[in-house]
Amino acid sequence: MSRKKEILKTATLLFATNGFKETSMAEVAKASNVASATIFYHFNTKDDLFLSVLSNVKDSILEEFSHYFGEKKFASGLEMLDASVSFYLYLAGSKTEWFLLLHRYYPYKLAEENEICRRYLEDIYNCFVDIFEKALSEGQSDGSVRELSPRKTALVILSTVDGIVRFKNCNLYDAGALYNELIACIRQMAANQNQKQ
Amino acid sequence: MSRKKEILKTATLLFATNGFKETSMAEVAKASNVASATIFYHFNTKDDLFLSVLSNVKDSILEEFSHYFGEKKFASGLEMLDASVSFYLYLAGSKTEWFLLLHRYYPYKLAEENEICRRYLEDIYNCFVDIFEKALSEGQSDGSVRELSPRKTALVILSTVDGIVRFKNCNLYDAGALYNELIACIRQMAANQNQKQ
DNA sequence: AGTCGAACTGACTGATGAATCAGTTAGTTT
DNA sequence: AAACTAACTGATTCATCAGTCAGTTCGACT
Repeated sequence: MSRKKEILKTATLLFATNGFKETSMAEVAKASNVASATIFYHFNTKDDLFLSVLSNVKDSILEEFSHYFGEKKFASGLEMLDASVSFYLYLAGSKTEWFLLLHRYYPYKLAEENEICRRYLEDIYNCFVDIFEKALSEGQSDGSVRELSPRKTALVILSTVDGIVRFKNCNLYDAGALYNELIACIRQMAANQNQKQ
Repeated sequence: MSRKKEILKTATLLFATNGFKETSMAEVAKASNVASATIFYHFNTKDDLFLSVLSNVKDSILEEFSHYFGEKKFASGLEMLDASVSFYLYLAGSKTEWFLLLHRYYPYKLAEENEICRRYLEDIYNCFVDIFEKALSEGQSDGSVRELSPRKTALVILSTVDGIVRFKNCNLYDAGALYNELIACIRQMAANQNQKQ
């Protein structure tokens, strides 16, 4: 792996687990087996490094989603919704750093003044919402999903799933034990009761 | 107001809006019209100040909840659930600092090594979950709520409501516009369909 | 062999920030 | 008025950290 990618990878991990302000460039350098000045050769400033990290995370997430949903077919919109939620939970479990980073406040604070940062975050969250919305819309067409506003409900579902993941990462509750309950609740929330099997 | 309380109040606001590491003791001092050294007279260390802030927020939240739910009576468990969610949203809107603070990562990071901090956070979140759980349990008794695990479902509901509030505070979506949708979704999630009016 | 440039580094700098300390002030007690 | 004390402060200390700079290394091209 090139030095630059190595730096990006360790920075992602450190920013995610310890925070942006809490991580010094010297730490990143040491963990990457590189001199501090090397980081400044590849990235102009610390904020610059952070934006590269976020951009990288964004690309990876978008790729994971398009890879998973690009081919797959579902029996119904409701089935697709189930699968989307499960996939989100699977990703959150296997790429913990990404979600830890997204559950920090720094990116959103930076987004207030930095258009590029804002764009990255919007891309990521729109990717999530779009999938849920698509599932709900298709579900309404095939009759598996009840009458509701697909976009708004998709946002409510995202906040539920994202909330559970956040709780899990915060180690407050054993939120991992809630996955089955979560899927059931979301199904209940969206399902068309009249044609339930 | 005593100097100590003044410091506590401005520190709450600054830690919540700018973060713990991002806020210097000098800033807190200036915003409180006090010399830096005065803060160290009242609070031994910066972490100490943070714990006092959190303790204060915890007490306030617990008091708000016991005040609101101490007297009130509800027509059914489902009605109580509605009211609980609405009250949570109302609080999040009027005491933004509290929720901004709780949506930062620092408290949870500190809780990993500091038993007292952990206890404060647990007290706060248990207060939330307990109310939702009580509403669900009572709803099952009076038949307004479907068959489900009250505790687990309460946690799912908390993650939904908390997730929405977090989105709102992060300025990503106009999550405020989702409140009606949110209440409807949660009702749909919990309601007993057989006896719906 | 000699030149060039990209990648990299050790040593440094200036700024900032938590914490300390030797006091001063003002209110209360004796 | 003298003694005591809680509240408060200006000046200072020491560590850390983002960023700079004057170089070195090394492979590619001429």
